[in-house]
Amino acid sequence: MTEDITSEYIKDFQYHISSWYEKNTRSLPWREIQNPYHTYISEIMLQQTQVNTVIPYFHRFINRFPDIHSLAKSPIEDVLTLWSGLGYYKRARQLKQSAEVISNQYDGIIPDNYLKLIKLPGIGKYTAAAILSIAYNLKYPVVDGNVIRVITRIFQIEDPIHLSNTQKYITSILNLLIPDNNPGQFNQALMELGSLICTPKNNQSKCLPCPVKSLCKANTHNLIHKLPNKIPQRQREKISQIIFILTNHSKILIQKRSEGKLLSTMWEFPYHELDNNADHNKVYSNISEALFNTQINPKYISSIKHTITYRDITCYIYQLEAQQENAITIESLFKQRNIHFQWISPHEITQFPHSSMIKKILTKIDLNNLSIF
DNA sequence: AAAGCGGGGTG
DNA sequence: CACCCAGCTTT
Repeated sequence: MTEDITSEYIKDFQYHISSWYEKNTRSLPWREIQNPYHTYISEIMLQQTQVNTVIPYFHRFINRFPDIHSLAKSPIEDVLTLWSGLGYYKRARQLKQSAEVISNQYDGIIPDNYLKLIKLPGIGKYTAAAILSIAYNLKYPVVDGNVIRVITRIFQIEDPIHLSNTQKYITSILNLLIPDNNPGQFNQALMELGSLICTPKNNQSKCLPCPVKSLCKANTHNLIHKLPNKIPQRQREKISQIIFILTNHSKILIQKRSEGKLLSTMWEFPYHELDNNADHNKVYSNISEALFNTQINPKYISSIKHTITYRDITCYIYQLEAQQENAITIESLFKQRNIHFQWISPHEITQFPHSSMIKKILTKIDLNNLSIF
């Protein structure tokens, strides 16, 4: 099938893509200056995260860690704190690990070599190709979700896209199409096309402004809605939990998650997972007694919903104003369980690594009226 | 409310 | 290759 791709076809394809992109290039913070470090940081942040979400984080990150060496020297807690709310915190840990390697072994210069890049934690095929093409103008095609969608539609590739053979096939087509001149621009153009025009849910009308619609087999054969061929998604699990906002003298108790689990070492509020659809009002008193060996005027605040990967979480937020003796009981319980904890002022949460679920919970608490003591 | 989307790592 | 990562957008 790749033999259909003649040199005229390639020229035609490249011309349409590049002239479309020239008219549609967004000015983004990481495009302002040519700096491989900026490309690297932005590509890691942009994994599973939208451009508009990334922009403020990118500015703060570059400001706080202006180069590889400063990132390599900084404590991981600082990196995670800055990453708080971006999600997928392993990205931040791996970024920091890779910065150490680049700082120590490569003089702080991000390698312009595929095999060296791919060895760094957090850099896979996609990110390696993105850095090489965008930062170093080398001819490596990127194969992300957007590009896969665009290519399977244009060439009517019906094989399931999760198979490695299908991805290899897509890569081989891209290797024919990618130009010697400005391969990075070509890659960004295909991704931009996928995110603006060749979107997942697509009725044919969206194809009207597409620069390569005349070359697109799925468009010609009315198969846009069937491609790409994806395997069904995993069923989502419903989870309910009670969140304890324990307050004492205008301070809130936060605890640190243990290492190696989900959200490793991130800070959170004490919580208790509920059995499937248990009534949080009924189980609350038992739980608070079991956990804190005391009943402290519980006040139901509200609930929030939070979705992550394959879990739907409902949090029932309770506030408990602890008197001094209760606080001591609570502390001894936490020490007994070997849980790191700290009483903090609500605004100090910004100094601790925490997830966006914690941010969401905080919006439900009246921070100005925490404690009457 | 539900479904959809998705790079990299692990085993 | 299957499964997981405490997110976010579109339908």
